[in-house]
Amino acid sequence: MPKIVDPEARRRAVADAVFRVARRDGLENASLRNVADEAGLAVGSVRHYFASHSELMLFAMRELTRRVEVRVRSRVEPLLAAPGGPDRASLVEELLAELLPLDAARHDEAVLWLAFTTAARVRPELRPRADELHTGMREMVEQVLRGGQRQGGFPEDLDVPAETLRLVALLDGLALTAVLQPDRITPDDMWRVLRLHLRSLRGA
Amino acid sequence: MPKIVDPEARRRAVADAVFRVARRDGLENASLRNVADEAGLAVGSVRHYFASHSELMLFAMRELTRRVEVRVRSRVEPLLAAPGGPDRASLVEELLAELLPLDAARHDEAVLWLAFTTAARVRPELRPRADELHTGMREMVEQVLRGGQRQGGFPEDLDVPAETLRLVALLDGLALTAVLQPDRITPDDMWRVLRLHLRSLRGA
DNA sequence: GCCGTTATAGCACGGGCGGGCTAAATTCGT
DNA sequence: ACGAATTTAGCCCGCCCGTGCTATAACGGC
Repeated sequence: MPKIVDPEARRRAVADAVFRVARRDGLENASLRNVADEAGLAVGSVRHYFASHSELMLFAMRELTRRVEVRVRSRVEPLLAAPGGPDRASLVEELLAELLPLDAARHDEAVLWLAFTTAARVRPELRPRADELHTGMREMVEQVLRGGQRQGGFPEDLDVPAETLRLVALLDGLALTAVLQPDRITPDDMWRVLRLHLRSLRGA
Repeated sequence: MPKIVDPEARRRAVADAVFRVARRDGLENASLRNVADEAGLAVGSVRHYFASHSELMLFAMRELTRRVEVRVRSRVEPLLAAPGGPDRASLVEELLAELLPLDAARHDEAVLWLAFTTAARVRPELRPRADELHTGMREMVEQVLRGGQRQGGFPEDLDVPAETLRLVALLDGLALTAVLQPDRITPDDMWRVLRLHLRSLRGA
């Protein structure tokens, strides 16, 4: 009957165009026209896959969240698989490092994360996604701290709720600096600070 | 000769309108029309004091920076005045707390700080101001750490550059959470985390 | 009371925006 | 080969934007 096209693949391709435009010119310039140009499509074509502009933004944000989650999950599994392994410390380190913009790909993701979550402050339709992302990160960090408490490493009397807040703020803050002041922080700096923090948690 | 008006006061009044609009609807909605409405003026009147929209934004950002600096400076002076005072620790705490959105006024400032610095990522004319603000904060934190090292409190072998990065990231991250997820963090939480961090610095 | 200066207001243009809607091209099942 | 269903493309409207420009109002020195 009709031309057969995988609609989900198309939607993801358009979302990629959103990401490139937002990365380059800011989310405020991710208009249907600019996104369509970036994707090499006509505006009408983009609108065939997304009923409205905000639906496009919502899809893009979900797609971004999904990618981050996939990446983080891939670091959680080794940790669950090696319950008492000797190099548990470095697995934890790598898991948390997954949330830092240590290479170009993660840097781009961090830029987009900041753009979407700040936009969500005044765009009600994006709020649920932003909240989910934040909650997910915080719960993961809390689990890591509790896990490290059970499996040695971190002291028994660790104030887990406060330390969760502290570690989440630290990771967010490092990402923020890397996004907004990229010349003033290097991946090495971020590694150094992360290791410093984990060491201080163990030795407290 | 003409109607006498303090032009600087007017400019500040318009900047205030920018702040209110940006706080409520986001910086992307701080158009000349919206700002003029908020200030109770006509667009032409606003343009009498600002040659262009970006000049208005630039002025507003300088005004914001100035206010933060005034507030911080007022906390630095007591610290310099009491070189070896006994409650130096609490003075340091209060100084750093000045950078956290602990009350409504500072919360609004933090919202605006985030809006302007993120906007600066893709608006070259705002970059210098954003860089200044970041540099000023980092230098201040570094001085605090070095000062605490000389005057007891912090250990001699403190890795000051790394600890500066860590503390700046922590403060930024707490402010970010407070701005984007205000329901998930209270002023008490921020106090607790700040004190926890300073204690861990002293006891390392 | 008049004049010159400044403040205030507003119109108009060109451009980008989201979105309602229609028309054309494409392609698979028959 | 034909036709139905889907994809692609594009026009057009009303809205908001920054800005160039002009007209009116307000007021202090003479």
